[in-house]
Amino acid sequence: MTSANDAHQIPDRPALEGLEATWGAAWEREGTHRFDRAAALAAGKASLFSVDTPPPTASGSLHIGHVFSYTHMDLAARFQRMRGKHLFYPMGWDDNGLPTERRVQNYYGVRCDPSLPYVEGYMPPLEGGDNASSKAADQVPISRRNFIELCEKLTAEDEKQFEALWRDLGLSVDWSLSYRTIGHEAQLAAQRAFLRNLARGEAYQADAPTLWDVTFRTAVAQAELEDKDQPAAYHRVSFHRPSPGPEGAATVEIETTRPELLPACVALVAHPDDERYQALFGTTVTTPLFGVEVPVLAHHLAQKDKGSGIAMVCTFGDVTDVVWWRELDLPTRAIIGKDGRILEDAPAAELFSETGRAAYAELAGKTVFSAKARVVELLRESGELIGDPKPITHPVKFYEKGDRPLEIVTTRQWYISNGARDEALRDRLLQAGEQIDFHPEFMRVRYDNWVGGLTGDWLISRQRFFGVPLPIWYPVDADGEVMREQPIVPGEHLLPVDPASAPPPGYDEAQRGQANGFVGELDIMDTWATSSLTPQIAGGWETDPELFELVFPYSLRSQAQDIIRTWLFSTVLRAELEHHSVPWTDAGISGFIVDPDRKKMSKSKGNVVTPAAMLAEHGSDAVRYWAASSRLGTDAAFDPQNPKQMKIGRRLAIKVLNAAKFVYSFPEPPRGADITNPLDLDMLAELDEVVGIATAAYEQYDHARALEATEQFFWTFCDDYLELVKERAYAGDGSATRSLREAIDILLRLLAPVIPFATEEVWRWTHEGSIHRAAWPERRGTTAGLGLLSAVSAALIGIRRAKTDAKASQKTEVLSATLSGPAFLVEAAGDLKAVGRIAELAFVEAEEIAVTGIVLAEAD
RNA sequence: GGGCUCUUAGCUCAGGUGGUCAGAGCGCCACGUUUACACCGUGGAUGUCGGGGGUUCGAAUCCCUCAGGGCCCA
Repeated sequence: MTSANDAHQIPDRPALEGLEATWGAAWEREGTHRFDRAAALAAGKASLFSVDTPPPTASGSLHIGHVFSYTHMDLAARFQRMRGKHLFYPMGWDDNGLPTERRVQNYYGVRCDPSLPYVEGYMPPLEGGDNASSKAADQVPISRRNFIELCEKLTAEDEKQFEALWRDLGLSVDWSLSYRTIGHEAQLAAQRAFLRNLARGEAYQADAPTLWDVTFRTAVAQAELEDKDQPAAYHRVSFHRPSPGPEGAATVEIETTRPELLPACVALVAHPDDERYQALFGTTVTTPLFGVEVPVLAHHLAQKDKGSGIAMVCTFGDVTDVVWWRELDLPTRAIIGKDGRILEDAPAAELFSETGRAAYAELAGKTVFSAKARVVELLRESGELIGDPKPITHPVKFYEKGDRPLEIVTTRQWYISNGARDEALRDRLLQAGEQIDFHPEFMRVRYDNWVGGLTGDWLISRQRFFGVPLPIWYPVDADGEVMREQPIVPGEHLLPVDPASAPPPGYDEAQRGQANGFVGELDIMDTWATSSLTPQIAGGWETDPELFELVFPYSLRSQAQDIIRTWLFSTVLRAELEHHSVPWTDAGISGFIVDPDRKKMSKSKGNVVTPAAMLAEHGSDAVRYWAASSRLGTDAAFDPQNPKQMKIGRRLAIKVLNAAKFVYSFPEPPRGADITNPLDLDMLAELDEVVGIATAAYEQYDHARALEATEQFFWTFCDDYLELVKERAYAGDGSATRSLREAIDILLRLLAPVIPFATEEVWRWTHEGSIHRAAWPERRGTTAGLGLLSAVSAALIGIRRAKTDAKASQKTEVLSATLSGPAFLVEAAGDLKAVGRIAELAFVEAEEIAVTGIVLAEAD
């Protein structure tokens, strides 16, 4: 390498192409983004800026929204690094969980059947399949261990691609700190945290009605629900009264969208104030078709204006049924199995009439859909269906990743208390929310609403395969009964464990499933039960206390707004339960990307652009600029057909290359060269104010404002100041060249977080080391700007306008002109004469700035 | 139904604590082949700041109300 000041290193035509590869490799080689643990420890906790990064779903695809939000995070990180903070900036991949299983099923054409034995060296039937619509029947069943091996393999490949993309985008992550939510460290942390929750009574198991996805055959948590509008129909059905009421009616009519649940009906309910049903409360009626006697009860959740105002309660048609069942102490007569089909044996069979038993026999084994059709036929035949079903559309609860409505099935599940049933904990969580600075502030409301609206504890067990196992076994007694209430837990030193393949302490594998032996818990934890611990996983909780002490609580959690209820909330919960602390001091929440019609981008609409293609087309700096120009919490419209912001960003990056090339091509002024020219001093004073604005904005996570202020000054610097001082600079004026260099050095650093590649490229022409390790510009705060630069700019516009009006080149000589304006303007008259090519410039003191009497030389 | 948020030039958006706050960029029109930059430069036009009401000497900026968009939760 030649001297750093050797202008020959500056290319003739600087270009953005290839900068990502060049500088990405250099940063890796030089360890630019490496966490310097020793130095951080020496400097102490206050010197640290730690970032809790969202681990993207490895089996999903990264989309433009990720690029948006991750760039926002990186802007904060780069700013803090330049301010001298030690950055703890890891990156994780969320690879455990259902999305991975689903992708593996489609990709390899397999499905998991835990009853099958492991096959050594198994080769899947497909590689790279995308049979998203294929039926489970077409997938080859394989053992749990083979299945998990394929999950491991595919996620590892996906994660490589993700990392490559993030490197391309210029995220200044320390890649040596990456983790996987299925990895050893994550399993260790998740199991340890769970055992501690269990020991403190915060984790428990319960038999309870559970929202159940019949496709994936797993329980689902409240946070993963999504309402979808579905077509349905109100079926008016008559129940029979043992004796006619005072008004002589022998029946009572209800309306239901789920007639197939009639055999599971346990009561009718109406609103306590509903006059129509006062006489019925406390009496019983018999169900149509099945002839089961059920009570008529009052409950305030019954809606008078819905249907006939009286509803049937079934176990369980929806979440309201669960409330009625619990609060009215009703019996359980569930008829839907975990496969979504009607059970072979009805719990209430002995209560059925003869015809009821015959009817049920027809329904058994049917799907909900066909059972409904058959029940409607039977009701029609028996005359108990009144009129035709009335089609309606109503919201139905779905698993957010599922395609079929959720059923409610009673199962034994594991829960972690989340404040829903514990006022004190709820208050602690709300207080924790108050201790976190949300950016923007109003996003805190989403958190508060979620905490306040919780209706049940957090269901964390999943009946799936690829995830962190619940570290639990159960003893089997002498009669072969599993003693669920007395789980066996491992000591923490044994973690992580897989109870499905390893025996508990004190037992032998041969005792599995035997009398006086044990069984292992087969359920795994929900993904969020692991990713709620990202600060602990990345920070070496309990495995590296020195590190954890240093980085926790973290400085920043950065994420998108849609996962406040899941990731943000559950992370706060786990930190509160385990550490009695917030997990971070600040939360930066990014908005959504919406298409030009203000709709959320989605795959089904076909309006999704892949990030890799976008980076390749526009360049990483341009894409980052686009993200940086949106404030946190604000949705950004993006039109792939017309990516305006990216073009502007690209233009800015190119301008930076060219402006820096111009400035740095002047020989470095001697050290002693003082800046004396009033215009130079004024320009630097105004830039100093920009430094103040940008710094304050970044401190408040307002990167858009920082960028706007910097960018605006930069263009003035290029369009006006640069032109004004050109002649002086060519003439070797030290004040000019020194000012140019000082200004560009500051501007480059102000822009470095946004356009890290272009700024690094030009910085290295004249500096040793990375601009991203250079110190953030400090305010000098010497003298306030007089406004000379803007006054001269105004005068310059006058001169340029005269030439434009005359349809002359800006190069055209001016024989004479008169400059009027405030007295101090005369200080820059020389520069104005030079840039305007004015031979004679008279000056008249005036309030208004103007250039008059312009006499152009004859054009050639 | 509840909560949050938004509605400013054709488009995308800025506009702490009310008084050059009516702005920027893009687009558009015109001009200019100027040695940092044609992936360029120069200049120009464009808005009763969603509607209505109120507070005030004065409101895009505060309050009320209506309309519409978006998001979250029922």
